[in-house]
Amino acid sequence: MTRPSPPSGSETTAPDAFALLHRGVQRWVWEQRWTSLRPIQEQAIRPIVGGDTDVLLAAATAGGKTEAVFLPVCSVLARDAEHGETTGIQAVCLSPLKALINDQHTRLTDLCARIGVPVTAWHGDIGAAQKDRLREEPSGILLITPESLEAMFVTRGSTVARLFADLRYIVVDELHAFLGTARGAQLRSLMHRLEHAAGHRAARIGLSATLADLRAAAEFLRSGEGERVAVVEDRGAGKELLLQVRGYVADLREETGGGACDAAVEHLYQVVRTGHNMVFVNSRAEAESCAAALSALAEQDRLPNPFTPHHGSLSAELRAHAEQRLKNRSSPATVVCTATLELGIDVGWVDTVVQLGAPPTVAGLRQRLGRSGRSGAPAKLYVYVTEQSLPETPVERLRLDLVQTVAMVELLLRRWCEPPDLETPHLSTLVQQVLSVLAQRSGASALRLYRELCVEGAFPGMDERTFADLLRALGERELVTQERGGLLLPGKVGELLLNHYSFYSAFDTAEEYAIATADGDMGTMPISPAVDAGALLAFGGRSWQVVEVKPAERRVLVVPARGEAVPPGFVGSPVPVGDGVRQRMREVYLGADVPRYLDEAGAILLEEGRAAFRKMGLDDAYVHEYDGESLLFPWRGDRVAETICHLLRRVGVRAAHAGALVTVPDMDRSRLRAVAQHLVAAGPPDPVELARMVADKRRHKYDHYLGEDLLSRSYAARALDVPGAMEFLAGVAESG
DNA sequence: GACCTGCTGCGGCGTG
Repeated sequence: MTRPSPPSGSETTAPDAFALLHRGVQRWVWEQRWTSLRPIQEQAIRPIVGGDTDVLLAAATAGGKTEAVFLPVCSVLARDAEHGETTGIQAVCLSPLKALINDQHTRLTDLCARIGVPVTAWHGDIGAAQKDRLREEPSGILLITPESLEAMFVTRGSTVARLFADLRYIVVDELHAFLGTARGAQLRSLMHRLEHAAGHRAARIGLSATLADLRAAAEFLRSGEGERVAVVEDRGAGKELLLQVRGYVADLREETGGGACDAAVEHLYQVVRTGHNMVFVNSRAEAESCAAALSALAEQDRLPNPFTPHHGSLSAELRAHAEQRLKNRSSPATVVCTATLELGIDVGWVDTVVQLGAPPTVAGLRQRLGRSGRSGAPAKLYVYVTEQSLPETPVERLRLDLVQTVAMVELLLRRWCEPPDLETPHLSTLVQQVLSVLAQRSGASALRLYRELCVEGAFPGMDERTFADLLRALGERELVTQERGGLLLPGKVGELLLNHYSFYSAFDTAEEYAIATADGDMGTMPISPAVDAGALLAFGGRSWQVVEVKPAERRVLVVPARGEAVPPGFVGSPVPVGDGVRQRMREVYLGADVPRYLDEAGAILLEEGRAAFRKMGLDDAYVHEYDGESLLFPWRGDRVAETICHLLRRVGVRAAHAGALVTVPDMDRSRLRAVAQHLVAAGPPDPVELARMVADKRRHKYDHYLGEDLLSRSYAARALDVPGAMEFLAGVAESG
């Protein structure tokens, strides 16, 4: 066997970091014929081998993060194995996707077998036999989803202390995907409960895409101690970016498909008809209609069709097929996808990334862009924005979508992204965690629950009285019940929830119909809006005719068809736009420079938008009167805009929020100014009182059980921004 | 007009 020379150390770090790895791991690295470790891999060795500090690793997708973590982790575990010191699972890796777990399992199997450290993949598609094996002989590395770990706590609560007695590391893959979400709140709670069961701290290691806000991610990883988390970041060489934002105009009032107009699709076709590309769109319906439009153009040219849609309603098989086509270098392939392909599923090397329509968030745009330009090639991004061709209203003349896109690109280039809310306790997820701990421990006192989940756990923002209110609300709804001695147990309703497998996820999904063909199920579609037999459906990049709807079986039977089909009426909730983006939009309007990344039409649209902005007097006012309506421009995120609506409605003023603006019908500027003066004079209302007026405050899975009072408090903290809204109204009261 | 993610235990059936 010839042995390549060992990798050399980089100049910026200790050259002997490689020497800290276990011999077996070193040997494996040589056998991979790697000429050197990447800087991030080298820098990660020392803090991880040390084992007494939390580490945040930030690098682009495919930046070698997995190896950066597992070379040192495996080194430590291999040494333990040699000394015969293992009596349990030593490393848990929490992953947001089953596909990532499968991928990682494949990548680690060879290395781990070499050094005698078992590695087990564990999620809903893994058979019981492998799970039983690990439970009988717990050791090594466990790759698992948060939901499967939750299930372990609920159904095998008495065994977790034994399984994790020797836990050294908790690794979180794709940490950015959890930031500020219900699932993230669950993950943080599970990390704490793992350490609690083990009886000691474990080193937490977060893997993340290059984030704008690394401190927030560090704080997420270890609440209250984010400052002490070691950050290892691969800044790269500032990957070169080729970027163009293209403007289009079309009669959007006539268009039904939304999104891109014909001219945009035709240009897009020329960009993506060869090579390997990803076209990101903002809805599943658009993924279907855009893939169909591109396919039609390929058919016109009598070319093999390289276009495949990819979204969350397609079956796992169809998605895997699209991913496989993208990976296969021998023939051109382009996927038209939603956020499904934002996360780190390996799709190989992508030539061009396209965003159709204004991107949903800056963080999302960054993720999407990160899919392009691997292995040294520059990242290539096209953004297509279509605006109204003959604008009739002042709002249409503002060119809001184009300006929002420019604002987002500017923020992206300045490495900014939306900050997550890590302060406000996620009450819906706390309900889940209360039930889960009660199941795990076969009951617990209120004090013990409060200590484990809040004081020491992942909900430190909860005060004692609010926690008592929560338990009372759960008692009233029979989620928990109290024995005479004070012991809390799951109640009748709590047992029902715990005994259904849907309990383990922190997020909720509506029930759907399966779309069934002769060859099996292709995916799912919403139960409402209803479809009838005979309807033509565009789905999975093809046309189908509905043969029969079977409500009892929750199935829609379809057969292949030809002709004008439309995608199913997918329903979804809006992705809120943040403060930072809207504030930046105002700066774009006020500015004079035309970014070089805009094409000619885009530059014209920007100038039109700026002209309309000035003509409406928005450079020094926040209200414009048009057609008997007052149009309010807070230039703040959706949260502030919603709060303004609630404040106005409370004093009997009809107000509606639509994107960047709030509209108040039948009211001129001077009357609106009087209303604002009245509201300002009354002073800021109690946010919880304001929340009480809101009819439907449910946003998360277990909100339903909180009761009116706690739900109002939760809504006030998460969905309202009273100071922001009052600040805006004060401006209106002063100047209009 | 508007994203994404996840899931246990057990009974029933077919096969070796």
